[in-house]
Amino acid sequence: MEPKIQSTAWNPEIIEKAILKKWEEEDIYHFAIDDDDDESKPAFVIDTPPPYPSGRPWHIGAAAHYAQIDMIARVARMNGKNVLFPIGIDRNGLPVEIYTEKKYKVRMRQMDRQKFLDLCKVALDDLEAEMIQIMKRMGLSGNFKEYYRTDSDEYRALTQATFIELWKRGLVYLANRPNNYCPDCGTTIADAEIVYNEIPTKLIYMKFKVTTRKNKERGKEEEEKKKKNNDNTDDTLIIVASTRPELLYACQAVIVNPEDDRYKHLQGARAILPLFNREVSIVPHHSAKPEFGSGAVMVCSYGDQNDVQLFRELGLKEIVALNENGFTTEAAGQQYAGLRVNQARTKIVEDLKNAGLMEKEESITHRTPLCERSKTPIEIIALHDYYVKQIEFVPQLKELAFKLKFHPDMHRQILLKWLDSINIDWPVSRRRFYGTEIPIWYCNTCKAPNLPPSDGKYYRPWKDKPPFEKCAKCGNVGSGFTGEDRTFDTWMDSSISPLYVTKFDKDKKMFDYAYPTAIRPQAKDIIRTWLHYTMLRCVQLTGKIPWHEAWIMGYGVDEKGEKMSKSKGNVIDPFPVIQKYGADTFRFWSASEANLGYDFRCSEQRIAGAQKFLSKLWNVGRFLSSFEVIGERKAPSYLEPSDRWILAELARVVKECRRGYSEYNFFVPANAIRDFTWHLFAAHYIEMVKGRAYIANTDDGNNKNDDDDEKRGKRSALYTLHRCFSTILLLIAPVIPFIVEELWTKMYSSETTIHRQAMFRKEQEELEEIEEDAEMTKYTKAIIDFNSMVWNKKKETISKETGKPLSLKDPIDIPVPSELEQFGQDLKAMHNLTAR
RNA sequence: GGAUGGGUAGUCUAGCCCGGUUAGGAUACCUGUCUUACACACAGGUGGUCGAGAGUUCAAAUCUCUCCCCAUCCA
Repeated sequence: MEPKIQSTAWNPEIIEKAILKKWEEEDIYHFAIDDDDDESKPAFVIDTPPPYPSGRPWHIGAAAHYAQIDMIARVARMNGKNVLFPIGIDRNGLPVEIYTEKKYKVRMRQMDRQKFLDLCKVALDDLEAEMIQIMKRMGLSGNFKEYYRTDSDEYRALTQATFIELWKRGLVYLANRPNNYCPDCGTTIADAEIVYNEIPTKLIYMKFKVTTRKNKERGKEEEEKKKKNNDNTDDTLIIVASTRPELLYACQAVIVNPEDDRYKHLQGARAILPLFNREVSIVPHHSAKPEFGSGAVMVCSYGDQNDVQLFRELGLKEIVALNENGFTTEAAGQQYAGLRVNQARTKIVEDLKNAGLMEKEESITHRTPLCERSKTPIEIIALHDYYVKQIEFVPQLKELAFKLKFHPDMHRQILLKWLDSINIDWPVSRRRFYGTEIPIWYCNTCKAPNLPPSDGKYYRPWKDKPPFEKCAKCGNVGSGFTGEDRTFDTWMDSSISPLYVTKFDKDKKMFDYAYPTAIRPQAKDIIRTWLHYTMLRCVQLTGKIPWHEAWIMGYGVDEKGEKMSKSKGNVIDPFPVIQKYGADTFRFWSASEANLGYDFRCSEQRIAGAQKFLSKLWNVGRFLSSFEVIGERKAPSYLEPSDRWILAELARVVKECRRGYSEYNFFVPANAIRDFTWHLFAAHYIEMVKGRAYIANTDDGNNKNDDDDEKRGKRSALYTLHRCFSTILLLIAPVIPFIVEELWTKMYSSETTIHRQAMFRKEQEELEEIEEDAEMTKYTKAIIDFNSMVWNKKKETISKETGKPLSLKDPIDIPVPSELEQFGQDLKAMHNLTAR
């Protein structure tokens, strides 16, 4: 019989594209709730992470991540769920602004806002098109027809409506607080947006004069001790070391460690700021580390977060050191006002030197907080910003964090640690342009904020007229309003993705059916942000946790195990790889390489290695396609021992796959299927039953004459071969959908796609339950060993005729061990054994 | 400094939770082979003090302790 499959190799370039087209035409991943058939099924909504098109190339680890999210969707679909796998693109935020400024050589604040926004859109559209192309080419079974953008009017309207809702409930407030501020981006940023870097800097030792009687009252005893120890420090001075000498004028205290003997006598004394000649207290505080610098630290508003805390703790009066452009204020005095931070530092250090007020400087590396996006050192400046309350929700969120099922469980810890460390509310206003506008207008008379109704409309207060004329507070009608020109933190948008995809506020039937969603798949590096903020917002708005499960993937790291980043230049572009090896190869690599939750290494060599399995699978399929399919659903009444043996092994694989898939750990099924298919099914079983399978048909093959031993053996073999192979295809379908679809339609069902089949079939379950057959797996090792031994013998035996080792088809005189007697006939045929 | 994960042949990795035959596999390397699908294959082989040390045990890659190294996140 001619094989149904002719081509000798799997050719992804042509076939995968043809299959993609077919899937699209037949709309096989359709999700609907109006369809009777689908509605009766349980909903399975994936809260897909909308990727951010921040520049080329896209990240190979991200592509691998989406490939696996698609596997989640496919597994759920094959398990009878009504799957909604939304595709969205996250388009709000700073990266595109920076990208646009670079690309078009413009400055955001120096051009027309609308024109700048238009340029951003163009840049985003380009990058997005490329991303969508890659996602489609990978075979994602997502809802591309209705893919959404977080900067669409509809999405932004929902962001605004949910904000207005929070406002009404009193969960939003305006506060003037010291906050992280990036002078380069010109905006407040949240703690979560800060990165730290060791940066070389100078530690400046400054001489502060000490003015106190206490100093002179010290006993003679101490003077003696001092002389003994060769201590030449000048008692009228205290040396203060700081990496931020430019903030000297904003200093309100000097702290020393209470245990520090050098300064015990100065506690409670006062010091005079050099250059500025202002008195401040010397206060004991445990946060001063004796071993750092001189052990005496100046407290300024604000050098770092510790200063903020100290100001609060010690009740110090804030001195505004920097304005919102990052320039020094009048507080610096005429000489130093209006300078950039660096200029001020140079000048002050110079003046300290010249005045002999600097003891020394020391080169150190300092762990400096940087803006995650622009990599500029952040400043801490007091500004008016809007805050969303989160502190009061922390206990509730913690409780919910335990109810949320994490895959893998260990990553729950990241969220819990983060919740523990939260000590301020969430600042959500940003002085940026490309984002969702904060929907507020201020009354020109009383300055009160006025919000529009949460009616699902999209508002742009910086350019639109307010949808009201009268101020809600003072009642003034004529004076008009001024629109808020700030935007939201982008997490305000992305944190409502589960609400958007389930049509919160738009379609009650849909929302009730689909929310809470099934699963949030995401990378582990944004647990503190996206996962946390989504929980917070959804709990605030719906009172419910937005998902049942969270699936956390590790990073794709480079060949050395280091994180890929554009600055390191080790980012691998996924598209050429996918084009070269095909989507299935890429997907299989992703599944077989990345163990759930752990980082995985990206190397092209390993991707090329994954291709070999597809080739093997294709060839097994090609071989089997030359044999007729017998009793696909129903087993023949009699099965040979060899067939019962491999079916028992198959049952084990099914079980293993079921376990892996139930945890969305594709590493497990990918490796289980590869091992079984290659090293057991193809290497041993197929060779064992070739003899039976090749017995010529004497009738039409459908004759159920079980009396004939030969025919009975053939039927048993053909049934088992196809049972194993079709099961393999079903089990691995979510991982490598293309090749499996091609083999399935060519071999088993030209009409229906494999991707709507049930993955676990009844017969399999029955099979798993036959204990007697499960026992058969105990022969596996003996069979492998025996085969190995025969192959070895043949290799060792030099043929008298050819002078070369025996060919595998040459006869050899080896007895079948009694343990394997029941497989005797198959083994004899396989090896051409002559012994009885 | 803290947290999390990891350290198993040249390289990558399974096993560790629940201790028990010769530590499994992949890749690379070496040798041989056209064998009723597959040379993108098959058969065979070289290569490991399971990070170091100590302890528990009849028995430790696996449990306990100490230390070292790497990655990531946080201060």
